[in-house]
Amino acid sequence: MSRRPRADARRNHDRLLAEADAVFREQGTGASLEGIARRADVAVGTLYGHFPNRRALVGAVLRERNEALFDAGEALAGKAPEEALRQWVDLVVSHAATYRGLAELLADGIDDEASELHASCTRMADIGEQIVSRAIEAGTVRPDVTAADVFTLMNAGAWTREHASAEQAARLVSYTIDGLLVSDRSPQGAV
Amino acid sequence: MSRRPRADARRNHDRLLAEADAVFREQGTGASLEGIARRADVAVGTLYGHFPNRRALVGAVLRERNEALFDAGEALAGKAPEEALRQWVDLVVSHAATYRGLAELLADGIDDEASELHASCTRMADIGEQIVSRAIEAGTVRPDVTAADVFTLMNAGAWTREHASAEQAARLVSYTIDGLLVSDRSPQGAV
DNA sequence: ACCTGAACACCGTTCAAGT
DNA sequence: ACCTGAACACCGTTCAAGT
Repeated sequence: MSRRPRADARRNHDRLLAEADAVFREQGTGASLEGIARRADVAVGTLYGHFPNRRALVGAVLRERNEALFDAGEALAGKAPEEALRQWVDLVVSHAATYRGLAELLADGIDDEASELHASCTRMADIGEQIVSRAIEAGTVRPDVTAADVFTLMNAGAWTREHASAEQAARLVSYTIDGLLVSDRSPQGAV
Repeated sequence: MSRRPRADARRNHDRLLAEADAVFREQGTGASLEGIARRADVAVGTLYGHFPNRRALVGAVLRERNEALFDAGEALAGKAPEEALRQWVDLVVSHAATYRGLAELLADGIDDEASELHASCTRMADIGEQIVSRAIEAGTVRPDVTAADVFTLMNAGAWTREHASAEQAARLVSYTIDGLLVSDRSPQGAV
């Protein structure tokens, strides 16, 4: 419970966050931490003092963006099930494509409780779970579809954006969601 | 056209390939090249003499495996379109999941003519293209599906295998292929 | 309470010198 | 014709010493 950080500590903290955001945007989450410290005019040890590892720094940089994402996700509760699902997946794909390498951190973070990103991953998966179970109850989505399927799809979509294009990723995601829906060739979603 | 490599050169070449395969299997394609040279009892410079960069080494290690894959792909020409598509995607997903990091090299290799893996990527995409166009003509797959969609799906599936599980990857791939098929909600595939 | 920067262990890549 | 290993430039991470 540190209450009043020293003025220089607070300043270093903020500079590190700002430079980390810029550098991750340019070079991805694998960028040199020494480089970030240099750009923030701070010694490496200071960076480690504030953020014990790379994931902690990535998590800190994403904090506000995460809140906005979760709020947007919960605002989808009113929409029609298929629309809500499509929009939620699109939102998270865009989010996870903010920095190159983030999709990988998120995909690994859901299964690693020690990860600083684990809480956000869980939150994302939970929102997806709600949307999916609602869609299944409505008979829109196949009853065997899981929250894990949706979480995986989001990360795979973001990864595709990094390694192909946003258009290609959108196509993959769209086709996959089509495949999740109840149709003539899939089991019916009676509850 | 070097015809008769010196005996020690050939021996070093083979040892490097064998150790590279083992190390990539354990640690992924991002493993230390110095470590591979060490395990092969060879100086680093020797490794670079035989393989100018990491991709060249990965490509060399995959050479035989690639041939088997392509042969298996062409053998699918006789199968029913949907079966051929599903089996081809499964084959490549398994192949691309041989080493952690390979899916990324393949996804990047298709657009990079300088990559030592570019030829294999093109070959994979071509086989996929044949299978898809046959499936579209048969009215099994939606007419707007492209070879790029299938190539992307294969890489995304392999990446998912690395970062989730083989089961989860198989589910994602299966749902996506369902979405590629002609159904009541998708445009009909009349030619 | 926080910052600094040297220290350690590691890496990719090159290239002069050897055989 | 090929191999060696030192050299260079870089990195993640720690921690004694400072203020």
